[in-house]
Amino acid sequence: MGVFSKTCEYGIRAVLYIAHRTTDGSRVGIKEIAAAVDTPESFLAKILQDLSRKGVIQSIKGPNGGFFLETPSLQRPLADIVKALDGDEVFSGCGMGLTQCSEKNPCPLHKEFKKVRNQLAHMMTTTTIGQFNKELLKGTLSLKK
Amino acid sequence: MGVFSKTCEYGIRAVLYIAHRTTDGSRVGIKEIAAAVDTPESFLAKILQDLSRKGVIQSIKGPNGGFFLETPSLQRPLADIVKALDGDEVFSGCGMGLTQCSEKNPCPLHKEFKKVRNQLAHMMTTTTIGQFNKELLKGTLSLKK
DNA sequence: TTAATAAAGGATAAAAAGGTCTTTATATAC
DNA sequence: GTATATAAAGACCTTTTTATCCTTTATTAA
Ligand code: FES
Ligand code: FES
Repeated sequence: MGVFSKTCEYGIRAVLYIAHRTTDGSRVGIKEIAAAVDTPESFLAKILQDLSRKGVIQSIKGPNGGFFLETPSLQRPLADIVKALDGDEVFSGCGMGLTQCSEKNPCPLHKEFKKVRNQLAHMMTTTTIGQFNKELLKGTLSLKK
Repeated sequence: MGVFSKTCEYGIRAVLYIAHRTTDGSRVGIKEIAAAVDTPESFLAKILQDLSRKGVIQSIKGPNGGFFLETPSLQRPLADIVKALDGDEVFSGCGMGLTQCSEKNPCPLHKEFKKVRNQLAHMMTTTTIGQFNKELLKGTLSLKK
């Protein structure tokens, strides 16, 4: 098991792909996205459908339709994708599964785990969906394999 | 979804409970452990059985039997529990699910995610199973709710 | 030797995650 | 309008995780 669910991993990869492929206002179809980020096509379709309903990404149907990102969407943090797909347990939950992480009833890991969790949260909230576009276009960063 | 699986969360809580309850060489039964760390009894039994087979904890059957920890076991890092139950993907896997995390084919998160992952790994390898015994006995740390 | 105790092992079940397929709705082009 | 392209929606299916229960085996004590 990784830190995020498969759903979330696929979602992040797909959104970053859409971001750098549609800066010119064009749209990109599910088939291309799934191939580009190496995920099961119909499963990814469900995930993008969900993200679209929740406003994280945009889509339109019909010929020349597809998925895309409006300019404000590019400024949103990656954490928004995670929260939409996995919830925010990974950013606030107890490392040993206590129902509630708190200072008053801390588990043995609390002090140190909180630091790790906060670093993860910080990283995901300060990183935006659009910020890797240049490197993705250049090909110095990878979204598959 | 948390960082670790339920299996792993339960396992860590149970092992820390066993650690601080058996420093005098006694053994503790599954019933007491399950109640003390608030987990399903028979599910936890499976988990401890697994950890026992793998040598992370010790057990003996029969009257006055139960689970316990030999002195060397108390010195082992918590990471050993995680590796035994969840594998080491959480300590080495790619944050976006690329099949292999590497410098040569880095995903967009790689640089920052690696830091978080290494901090988690560091924390879990430098923390030992026995190191919370005093505080657990005092009751200043919690293993349930 | 017998009875009691406690973990080990095996079979099964329920729930959640991961994944596929078919039909429907919507937009565009002709 | 009609045909076509494309995502949305819904109904499934499969695998993995989480969980329960029952039987067997090992150990102890009387
Ligand atoms: S109580 Fe466990 S991480 Fe805070
Ligand atoms: S390649 Fe993704 S974290 Fe290293």
